[in-house]
Amino acid sequence: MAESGGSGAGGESLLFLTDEQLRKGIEAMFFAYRGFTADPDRILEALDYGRAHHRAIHFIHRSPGTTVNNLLAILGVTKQSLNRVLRSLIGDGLVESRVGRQDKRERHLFLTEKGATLERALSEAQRGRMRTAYRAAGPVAVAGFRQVLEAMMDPEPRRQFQTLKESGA
Amino acid sequence: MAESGGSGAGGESLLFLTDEQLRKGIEAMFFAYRGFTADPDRILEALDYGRAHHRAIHFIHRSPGTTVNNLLAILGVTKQSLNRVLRSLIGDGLVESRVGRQDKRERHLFLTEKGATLERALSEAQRGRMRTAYRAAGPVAVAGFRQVLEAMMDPEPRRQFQTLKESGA
DNA sequence: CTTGGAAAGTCAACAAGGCTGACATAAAAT
DNA sequence: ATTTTATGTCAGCCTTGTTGACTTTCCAAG
Repeated sequence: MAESGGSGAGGESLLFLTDEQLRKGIEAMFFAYRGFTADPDRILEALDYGRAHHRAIHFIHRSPGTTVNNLLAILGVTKQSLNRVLRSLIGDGLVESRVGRQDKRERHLFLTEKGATLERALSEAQRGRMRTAYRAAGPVAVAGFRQVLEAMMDPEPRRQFQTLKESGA
Repeated sequence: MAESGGSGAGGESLLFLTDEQLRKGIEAMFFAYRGFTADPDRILEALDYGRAHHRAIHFIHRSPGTTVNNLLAILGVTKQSLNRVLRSLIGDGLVESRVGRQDKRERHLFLTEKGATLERALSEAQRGRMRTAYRAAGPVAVAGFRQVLEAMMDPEPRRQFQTLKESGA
């Protein structure tokens, strides 16, 4: 049960670095990510939205007033891709786009009441699964989970992520 | 650094279950999964393949001789989707499809030498990142990582995954 | 002040890879 | 003989990525 890793009495056991263990980690990521997105996907489907809409809503919620350009950098897609999603969200009254006061080229993005309501529904579905998994695995496992995920990110997203960690609670 | 979780001296600290912690876990999954797929994506792009091809190759490698139906169940896509991918892989000589000996309706799938070569390249790219992350985080963190991922899967993939764990090393 | 380039955002069109539905074939099961 | 199962195929749709071309706004150099 305790996995083949760890447990090195004195020296570090390196069994957790075998190709076999790595391969299992890869498959675990694949299956877990699918589960991770399944609940919000169901909610979105009913509204004719996709994951792209979810991501936009998530990050606008996290950083209200963010510009389109900021969002582009975080999401890592082209502005044209993002724009299509934003257009539908704005059209449906979930997101509000305000022309920048200092720089009128910029658009600052905010969730409307309606957008915030959907955000809560999506977020709660996803947190529900995460909470269950966290509870089942326990605090030590969760700390390890976060450590490995952070080490797996590309440098730039990691930098953003760590900035968030510090600024947040 | 040690995260807000765990560390409960006597009783269980439940700080790791706050909405804030859960939200960070959600974002960590998002950024990590993107990193996780980035290296193979670069290799695939040069060959005009996509992630769908990678997934097929991966699971055919894992279970040589698997049938189309098995693959459908694992990948969770429609046969039309999978067929499009398989057709190109077979056409390009990366995958071989053999009519079943017992049940001639079935097609058993195998990687050719060429297919196995690409599989190794993709797999090595992905394992490289996983290995670096594992090494940075250490065996205890890796065990926790795996525990949380398993708890996050849907029941059916988890069953398949655990079966694999037992049968494997 | 004007003009030219950079930056932000929008529109149009294309491709990959999901999806559904309809249908064909062969083999197995009843 | 009929039905079910496994697979493959065609057509067509949707989401979400892409590139290219364009507008508006800003700023800085002349």
